Amino acid sequence: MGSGRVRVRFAPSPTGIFHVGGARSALFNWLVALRAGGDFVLRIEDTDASRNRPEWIDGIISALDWLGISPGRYEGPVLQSSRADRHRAAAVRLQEAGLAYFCDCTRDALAERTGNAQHGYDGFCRDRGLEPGPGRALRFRTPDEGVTTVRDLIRGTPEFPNDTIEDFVIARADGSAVFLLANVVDDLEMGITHVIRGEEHLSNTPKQQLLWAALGAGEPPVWAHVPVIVNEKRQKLSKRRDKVALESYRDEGYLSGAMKNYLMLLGWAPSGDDEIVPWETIESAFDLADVKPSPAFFDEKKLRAFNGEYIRALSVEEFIAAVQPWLVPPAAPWAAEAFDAGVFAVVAGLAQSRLSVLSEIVPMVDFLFLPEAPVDDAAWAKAMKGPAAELLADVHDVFSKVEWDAETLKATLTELGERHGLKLAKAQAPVRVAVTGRTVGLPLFESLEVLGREATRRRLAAARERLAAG
RNA sequence: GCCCCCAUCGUCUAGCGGCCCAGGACGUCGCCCUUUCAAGGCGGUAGCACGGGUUCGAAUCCCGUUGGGGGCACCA
Repeated sequence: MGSGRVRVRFAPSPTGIFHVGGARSALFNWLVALRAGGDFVLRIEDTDASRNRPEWIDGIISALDWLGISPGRYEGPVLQSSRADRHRAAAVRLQEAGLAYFCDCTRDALAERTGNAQHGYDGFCRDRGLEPGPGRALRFRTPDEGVTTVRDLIRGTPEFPNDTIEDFVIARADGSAVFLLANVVDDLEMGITHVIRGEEHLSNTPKQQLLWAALGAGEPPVWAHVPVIVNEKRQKLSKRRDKVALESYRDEGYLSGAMKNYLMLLGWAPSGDDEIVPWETIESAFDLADVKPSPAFFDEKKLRAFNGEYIRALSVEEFIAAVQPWLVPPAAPWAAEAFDAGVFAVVAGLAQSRLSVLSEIVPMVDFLFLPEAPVDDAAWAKAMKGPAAELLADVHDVFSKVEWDAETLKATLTELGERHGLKLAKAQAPVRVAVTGRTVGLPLFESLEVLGREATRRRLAAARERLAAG
């Protein structure tokens, strides 16, 4: 520090999933480091040994990688647990300096004294001069007067009256430091200059700033509390009731570019009328000072729309490469040997404009690789009405001898339909359902062409039988 | 209960005192195109929470109200 070099950190705790809110914080931090030519440190806050697993950490690293924050381009990961000794030492230092004291109050005892389970600590043990011992936590002695002013790039300068800040716990009875302290010790020793994190931490900030000063540090870091991301009910996205795992979006077939672009738009916007912009544009335009302070709703519909745009912007080759994971079991319902890359390549371009997420490719092309047409009863009921049976009979018959290309097939069905008083739009429906099992999907004649005469006629025959059976 | 934050179309936002009887995007509705569905094209719908100030002039500044949210663990 002192050199003026910007150092930011992203400090997730390993919980098993990578929260989209965390993804946005990571991106903001990344961008700030990039723009300032500074450093980005990944610190895993794993001090709660009771709930974390080593594999969670790999999940964080790969999720970051997916977002373009790749290993090697940042410092870390640093495991906070590996620094436990330093945290303990800091707690001891504060206690010895008289800035912290031991306390043996239980939550119940406190609630009984204050008559309110939500009440902050009342300072009961402040001057009891307790020695360390079992069941005795260490509390930081907060000032009784004055205000603590936080300098926040997004929120201005919120002020917290010191007498409203309780004497909070900084170390457990076993001497281990809690988040508030460990966090500060690490930021301090790692030379972090900018702390960019979720708004839910805003009320922790005055406490941490107080610790920062008590630990003898000079200037506290510059803070930036980014607004929370909320659900349709305007509540903070929760792991329990909302779809918050970045991995689940990735697995559904969202492109990382679309996700990054969308996430950046929550609380920030590029100048101009375009919302879908290249990442390079964001890299050169992003500024924390432009981030809006109000909460933003995570609108999956809009994300889907963005994703569709990103999918369509791919070249066919890129698209084919991108959908690969969904074209083989277990994502695909067909046998691995049944897949024909050549056949898929023919229809890929037709499918590309019809997807919002990559996983939708499966129901779009399954009829090409499954032995029989998948049956959808609703689709069947909708299409197999009126002169469907007679039409299908004619089609089955005539398709045995026509030239097998999309153009001829279209002309043929048009004519056959007219014979039954049906416009092509109506005539294609029974054929589509018989062959693909659905009422919607890829352009029909191109589909029939690649499926082939034999398979097509077999399915038409099967449909006729089913129709006859009633 | 206490502390703090927030407030422009349904949603994400542009706007940082006059260019705004408010612009874009998603959604939604309609039309066109069309072998289904998409995609694409065109058009419509809808908003400055409320009340006071300040100012020649306020979505933009100030105060209050209301409404929403976050936090108040020997979790992070």
